[in-house]
Amino acid sequence: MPADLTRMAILSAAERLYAERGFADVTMRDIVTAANVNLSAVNYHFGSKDELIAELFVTRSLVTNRERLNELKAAETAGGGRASIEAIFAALVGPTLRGCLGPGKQRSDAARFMIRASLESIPPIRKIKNREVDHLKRFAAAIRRALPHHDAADIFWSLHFALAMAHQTIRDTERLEKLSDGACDLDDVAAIVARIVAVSILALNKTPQPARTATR
Amino acid sequence: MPADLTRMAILSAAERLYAERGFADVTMRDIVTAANVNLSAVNYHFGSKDELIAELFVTRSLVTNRERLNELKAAETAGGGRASIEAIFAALVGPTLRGCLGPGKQRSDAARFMIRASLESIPPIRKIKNREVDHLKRFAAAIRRALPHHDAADIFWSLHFALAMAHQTIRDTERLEKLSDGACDLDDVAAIVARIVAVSILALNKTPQPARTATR
DNA sequence: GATAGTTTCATACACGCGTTTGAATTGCAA
DNA sequence: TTGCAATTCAAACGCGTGTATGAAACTATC
Repeated sequence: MPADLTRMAILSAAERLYAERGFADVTMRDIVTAANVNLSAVNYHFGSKDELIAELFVTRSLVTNRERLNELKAAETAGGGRASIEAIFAALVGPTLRGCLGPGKQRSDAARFMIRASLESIPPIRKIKNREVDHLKRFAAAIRRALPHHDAADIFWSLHFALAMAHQTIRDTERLEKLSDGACDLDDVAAIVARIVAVSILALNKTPQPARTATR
Repeated sequence: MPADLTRMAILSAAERLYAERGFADVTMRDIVTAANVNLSAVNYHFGSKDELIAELFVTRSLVTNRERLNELKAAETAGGGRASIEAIFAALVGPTLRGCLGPGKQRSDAARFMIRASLESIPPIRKIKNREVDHLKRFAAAIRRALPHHDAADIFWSLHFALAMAHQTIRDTERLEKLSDGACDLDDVAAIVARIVAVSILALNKTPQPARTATR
């Protein structure tokens, strides 16, 4: 095998397996078998299992963040410096949702790997994860540019909720399908993004009316 | 040690450790050390590690579901058969949120254990987890009783989002605190419940405006 | 085509895991 | 007390893990 292809084979096999089964259940022997390389190749090319995971995570989080910021900046320049609130939230949750959901099996291992990574608290990831806070602050700033007089806490809560909804929709697709008996269409990703964006925007306004009790 | 106390010591030690560190990072030797019992006690009293986890999970999910349904029924009888929408959502997310958040260190190991359990996909839990769908359907039915003509899919989505927001708020408290620099008060649990309930209610109404995805 | 550097490979090591074992101890009824 | 079952305990077993080793195979430069 031509040298550097080994690295790539390991990386993509590891990413796919981790996305499917989680970190705890995937051994190095699983990875090298799937990648058709020797067991020692991981240690030779990456140093250790943790360093392999860390490299995967760093690479992927850079890519994800870049996608999000690209969408955000495109929306801001299109709006002459101020993006619409819809566009801001869509830039935040769209890339990951499109990467993870959708009909057929076009699901990206990368996006699903990131979801796994955000769930499992393994040391090499914990450290890097703090950067996401800075990333989110840029979205908070974008919203504040669009709504200069808005309450800061409400902005943070709405970002928090937006990610929560996107995240759980990806992670617990199965439960929602079972619960709704097919009434919720999980193949129409654009509609899902639109729904999450819409709810996130509503969440921006702190408890507007006492939220009509609507008894009956 | 008086026989049955051993069981309880193991259960509570295991629950606490699992809540703190997750299943993967807690060994049987950690548990028996914390519980001050012999290593073999776990196998003797529970059969295996997986059976211990399963027993914990079954017990706790019964308790959680009972709490939720009690709140729901109380709200329905108080409303003469039809609970307010607020009360329904509050019954769904309130118990867990109150168990996990709040000032001081009064956090319940039980609630945090359940959060962990819902994240990690270990075999003994996967099976039991399907019951939660039935549980959620009772909340969907309650909403439909309160809003007979409402779109079914919107009801399922709002329940899904309610749990997503509650769940992530518990799980990723740290990130929200860092992101908001203290602007979001995570000690006022009642306010958090109210906020999540309010947003969930807003989510009930399907995407008010077309919420165009705004790609440039 | 010989040689030095890189990459592969089979194998083994050390360790931690859940579980098992069988003897020692305890608790309790007769 | 005696006898028997229930429980505890120290020790070990078997297995799977990540990692290390050193020889073999490849690559590329001269």
